[in-house]
Amino acid sequence: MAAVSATGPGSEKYQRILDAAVDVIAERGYFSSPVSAIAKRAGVADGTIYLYFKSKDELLISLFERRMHQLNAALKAAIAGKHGRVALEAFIRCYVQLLHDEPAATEVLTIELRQSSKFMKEYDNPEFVDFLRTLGGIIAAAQEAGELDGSTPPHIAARMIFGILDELALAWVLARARPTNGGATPGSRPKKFDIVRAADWIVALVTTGLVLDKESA
Amino acid sequence: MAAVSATGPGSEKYQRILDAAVDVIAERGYFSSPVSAIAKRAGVADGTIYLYFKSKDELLISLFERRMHQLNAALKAAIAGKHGRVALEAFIRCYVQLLHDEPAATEVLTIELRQSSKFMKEYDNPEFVDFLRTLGGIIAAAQEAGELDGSTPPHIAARMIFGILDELALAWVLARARPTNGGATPGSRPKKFDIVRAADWIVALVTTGLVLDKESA
Amino acid sequence: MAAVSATGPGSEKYQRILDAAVDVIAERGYFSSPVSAIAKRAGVADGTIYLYFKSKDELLISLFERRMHQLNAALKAAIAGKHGRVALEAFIRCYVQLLHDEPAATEVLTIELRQSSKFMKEYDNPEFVDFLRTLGGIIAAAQEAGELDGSTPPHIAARMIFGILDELALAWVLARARPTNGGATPGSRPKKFDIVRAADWIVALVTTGLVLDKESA
Amino acid sequence: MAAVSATGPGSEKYQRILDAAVDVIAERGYFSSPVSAIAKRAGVADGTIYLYFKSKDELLISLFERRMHQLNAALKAAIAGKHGRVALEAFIRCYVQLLHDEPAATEVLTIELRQSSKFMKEYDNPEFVDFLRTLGGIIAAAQEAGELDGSTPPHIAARMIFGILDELALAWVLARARPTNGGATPGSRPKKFDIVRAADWIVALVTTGLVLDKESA
DNA sequence: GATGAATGAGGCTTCATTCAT
DNA sequence: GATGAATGAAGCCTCATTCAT
Repeated sequence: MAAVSATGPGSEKYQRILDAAVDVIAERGYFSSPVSAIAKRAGVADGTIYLYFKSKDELLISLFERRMHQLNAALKAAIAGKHGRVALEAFIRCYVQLLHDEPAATEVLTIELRQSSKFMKEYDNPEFVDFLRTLGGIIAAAQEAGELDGSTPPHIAARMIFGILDELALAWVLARARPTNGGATPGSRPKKFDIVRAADWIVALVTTGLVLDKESA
Repeated sequence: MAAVSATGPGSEKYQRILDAAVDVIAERGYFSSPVSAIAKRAGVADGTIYLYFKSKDELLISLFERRMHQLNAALKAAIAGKHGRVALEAFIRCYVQLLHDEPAATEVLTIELRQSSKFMKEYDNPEFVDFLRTLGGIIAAAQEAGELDGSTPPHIAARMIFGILDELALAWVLARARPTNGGATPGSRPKKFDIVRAADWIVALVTTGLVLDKESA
Repeated sequence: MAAVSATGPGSEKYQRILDAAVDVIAERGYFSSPVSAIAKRAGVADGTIYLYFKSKDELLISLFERRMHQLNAALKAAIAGKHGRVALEAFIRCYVQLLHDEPAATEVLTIELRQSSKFMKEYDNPEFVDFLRTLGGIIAAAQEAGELDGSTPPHIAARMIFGILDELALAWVLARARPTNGGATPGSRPKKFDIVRAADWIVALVTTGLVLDKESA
Repeated sequence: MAAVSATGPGSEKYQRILDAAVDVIAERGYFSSPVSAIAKRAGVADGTIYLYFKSKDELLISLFERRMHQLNAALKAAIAGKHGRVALEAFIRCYVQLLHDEPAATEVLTIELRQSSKFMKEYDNPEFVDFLRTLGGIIAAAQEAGELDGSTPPHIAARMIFGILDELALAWVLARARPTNGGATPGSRPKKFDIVRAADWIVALVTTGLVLDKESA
């Protein structure tokens, strides 16, 4: 029985700090979130953060990895035993549902992730690679099975699908943040954008595209 | 002869500061780019920045608006006189080419834009709205003409397409930034990702989707 | 005939700049009044200020000297031919009236004068010395004439009287600046403090003091 | 045992910072005293100031309130059990003695207080209100007892007396600050102005006024 | 004389991180 | 392990003053 380190990911306080960080960063953004604010929300002292994380940047990385790990686990479970278009659709619907269930985590993932060059340029992001590999694997298999068109490289297709998902997540998150309407047309209703229902459109675009009469293509 | 305000957008120094800001921010990120670094790159004193922009945030907003304005102008010219799928394809290819021509501007647009809550939550972003309206307009017209499937709302379709474009831009920009390969798979070749050639795949996904045998849908 | 220097006190622009400085400094205070704000109010360019004044500090000194010079001239005229208590009362009433007639100048004189150590510690202030000498002269003469008690040195008496005048000026100026009431008792009326009528109380205090039954002293 | 907040007014460092601020501001003036100079004098880091005070302005306010609180406490003790002219005289003599005992604090109170609009226009200054109320209370009681003339409103009389005290404090403080003489009259002796002895003159002016033969009034 | 764009020193304040308790 | 007071580097911005036009 390996004894877990008291300050490791297994500890309750480690998770509590990450939870607090998600909330605070979702509200104020990474660079505008002092470590002290995260500590206060987590109910610990400022210095305690540094017993669990080497730096503020490491905290954000851990946060991102935990979230992607959760997503990957759920997605793999959702597509277990499925193949081809069925698996692809299951993947998309599951992902959208996961975004929907945790708005704060979605906000951090979508808005704050691209931020620091620390992250996108120097950080390798193995969980995100795993995410793309899972999605690309579904596509590659379906292409080999002759169910999907093989002219687009699977990893490119995977990235395009992620782009669609991420952009709609952004639109959804921002629509929640603002009292909506955008200020332009004072009379218009908020028009709550339902991201779960939007999954239909994503699936439609990804599978059959926008063109009606395929013969004319 | 219209007299332009000496510190207005028409002045040479105004443009020089924005150009310097694009370069510096592309390299270091917005929050890690001191105003003094931008000033130095532009060859002006720190205080001079504030003769042209009210604050560091306003500088970033101006930078983004200038770029989106350029993109919108070029895109509108590219689709002039075109309709339906032809217009849609022209839009996509033009956009990708524009991204390709100015890597630093693309990096800022793609990575730094989502950053500050100032931007995504409080800033209305009229040029981006215009961008989406143009793209949505193409789709709506083609739907009414019976050329595109009408079941997806045009503004949602526009956002999904933008998501694809933005995500591939991000992948491209990061592939350029890193000595490539990312360190994950030691043996793999850099494999220069050519975003212009990727336009084919984007067009394919958007128009006909991934599924081969549509009848089985 | 001496030709007046074009940027000297005789020039119209010199006076215009001082007038603007009084207004701006009365509103914002000396240290919070940028030279550029004074220039704008005066309708001149920033650099023009420096054709007329060596520095911002010199501008404030000039402003103060001009005002004290005006006051001294008016006060001397008011007491011309008068002596003793009559002169003292005329002095006081004239001074209060002058304060009342130019609120902005009074505000600067009263609030901003004590500010900079530049002023009170290193600046000799000849016009203020003249002011005290005039008032002290009235008192000294009246003491010699046996009309006023001689036990208090005239220059001390003069300073005490100035203290009374200055403090009431301050109270008056602040009562004008705030919508009044002080925020403490929401229901109380503004109670416009009339400084001209307050002259009666000043004269009373200075001449006969507060004590009713002098025999008991 | 009541636990005091470690950064509250009760802490030793809080008082040390205020003491340092009094010294530095007395020497250089508020606006010419960088926070860093106060920190250095107090023997703390710049940032530490902000653990104890929200801003530089708040520091000055706290400084003023602490001093006025001390003065009010001492004055109330000095007049305890006294009434009428006796109380009035005790009040004046005590105040003058307090000024005399702490020259630096007196300098800040007298010279720097009127400064920022923050102070005189937006700040309500409860301790100063208390000061005036105490003094006004003495006068009002004596008026009702028939000992003082009732024609001047007590709060106006209180302000006039404060004006006298404040002006003499200013004269005294400036006489100490300069190598005296001021450079104006090269031959004159420094002539140390003793503010404690000046109390006699203040009392004389306030009680019986300047006029010798009251019958001629 | 007049202009106002440009300068750059310097101020206030924030905040990641440390360390004595 | 936990705390939180203390640090001090660094950032954004202001503004008195200059000088080429």
